[in-house]
Amino acid sequence: MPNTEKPLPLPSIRRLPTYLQVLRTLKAQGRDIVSCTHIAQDLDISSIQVRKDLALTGITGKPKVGYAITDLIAAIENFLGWDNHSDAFLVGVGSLGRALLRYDGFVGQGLNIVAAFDSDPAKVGQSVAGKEIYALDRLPDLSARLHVKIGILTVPATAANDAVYALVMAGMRAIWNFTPAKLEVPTPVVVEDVRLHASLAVLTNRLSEMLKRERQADAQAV
Amino acid sequence: MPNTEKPLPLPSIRRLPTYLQVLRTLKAQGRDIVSCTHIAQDLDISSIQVRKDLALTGITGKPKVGYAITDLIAAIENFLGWDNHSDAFLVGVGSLGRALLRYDGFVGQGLNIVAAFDSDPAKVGQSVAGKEIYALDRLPDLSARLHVKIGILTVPATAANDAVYALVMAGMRAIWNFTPAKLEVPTPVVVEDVRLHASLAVLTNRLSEMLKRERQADAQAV
DNA sequence: TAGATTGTTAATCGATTAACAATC
DNA sequence: TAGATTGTTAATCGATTAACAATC
Repeated sequence: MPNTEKPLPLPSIRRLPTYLQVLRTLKAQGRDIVSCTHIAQDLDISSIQVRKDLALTGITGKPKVGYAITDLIAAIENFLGWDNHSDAFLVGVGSLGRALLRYDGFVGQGLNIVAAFDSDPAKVGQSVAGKEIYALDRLPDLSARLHVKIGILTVPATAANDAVYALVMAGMRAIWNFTPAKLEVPTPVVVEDVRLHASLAVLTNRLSEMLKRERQADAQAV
Repeated sequence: MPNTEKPLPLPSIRRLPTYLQVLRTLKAQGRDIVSCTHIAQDLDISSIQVRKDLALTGITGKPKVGYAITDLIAAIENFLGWDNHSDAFLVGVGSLGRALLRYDGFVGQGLNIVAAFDSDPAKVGQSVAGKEIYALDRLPDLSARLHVKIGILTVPATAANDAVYALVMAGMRAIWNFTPAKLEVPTPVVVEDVRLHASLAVLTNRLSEMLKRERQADAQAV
């Protein structure tokens, strides 16, 4: 069998949720049709990029007219797997874990946290934002019952790989990793790292470069 | 004056904190010297990429020997602006704001949150993780006194641009944006967006593609 | 019809990877 | 010295941007 898998352009996938946000706003305003140009202007990016990104989802528009907003929303949601409710478990109910459990911005955004797990017996039995906290050994049985495939990792970095092992053994196929640890998983498991330090690095480097330039300009002006 | 600014490769900057993590671990183990090959193997990436990335910081190694770990750490920290303590204000003490205030993983990572602000009078005067919560109108005076340049934005999306305006007016030059809102700032202010939905999109899309492929393979096997 | 917008093919740009000379 | 590693220059790869034909 030939390898027909074309690698998907990650930058494009990352932009799709932003389009979804715009489209939902437009729909709420009662609009039915939208052009790439419109979306592009709204987000201050190029219309060609928007068109290429949207084409990924398989949807087609009508020349001179544009795209049907409802169809476009459905196509993006389907492409991202956000249409069939994406239930998730969260492991590690520290401050970040609590924040994610309480965050309501993921509703209708492909993520629905159904239960939390923690190794601390003092936390087990409590609940946060209506989601109960279980002991880690309940993972296999709850996972089997609820058919959950996504695990959110918010444990301390040192506990990361143990927790991942438990998640994968319990049948998780995707891990959203909020720890700075490099995870070791068997190949048929998807890992996405949320690298806050990487983002911070870009911020501070650019700030520092900007301040340096200004100091140089000041020195030259004297 | 000719434009001598070379655009900095963002992917490289994003990888630097990971190198820093490895280097600090090695230093704690008492090592003095390290080669690109060693770092690369540790992180499961190519040694050429490591060498190119490190070169950005201006440091040079010795052929056959490698890099002095202490120098390398200093060079990366300097390049990222993580050496002179990067004090920051946090605006919006909701669940995410609280989590960041409590998170200790940014210590020695270029970020030191010195105070928090919130528009809710009930929160003003309280403190989280030893950091006091102030009313928003205290921003200008505290900013002037503490010489803070970085603002962390964890307000609801609807309040984002008002908060940004207050931050910029108070002298912030860099905004770390945790809201999904598109910020409007004057040009000499750096904005870095933490796009959780983008990360989630990659995770769910890849999971959904993987499950689809498996279903196809199953169907073919029958 | 005329003009605007899509969809596709080609060109450009930047980042990654490869090749290799320099050197401790 | 020999071999390993750096640093640099060239080749490849992928993403963005540009150009343009198709079409409602």
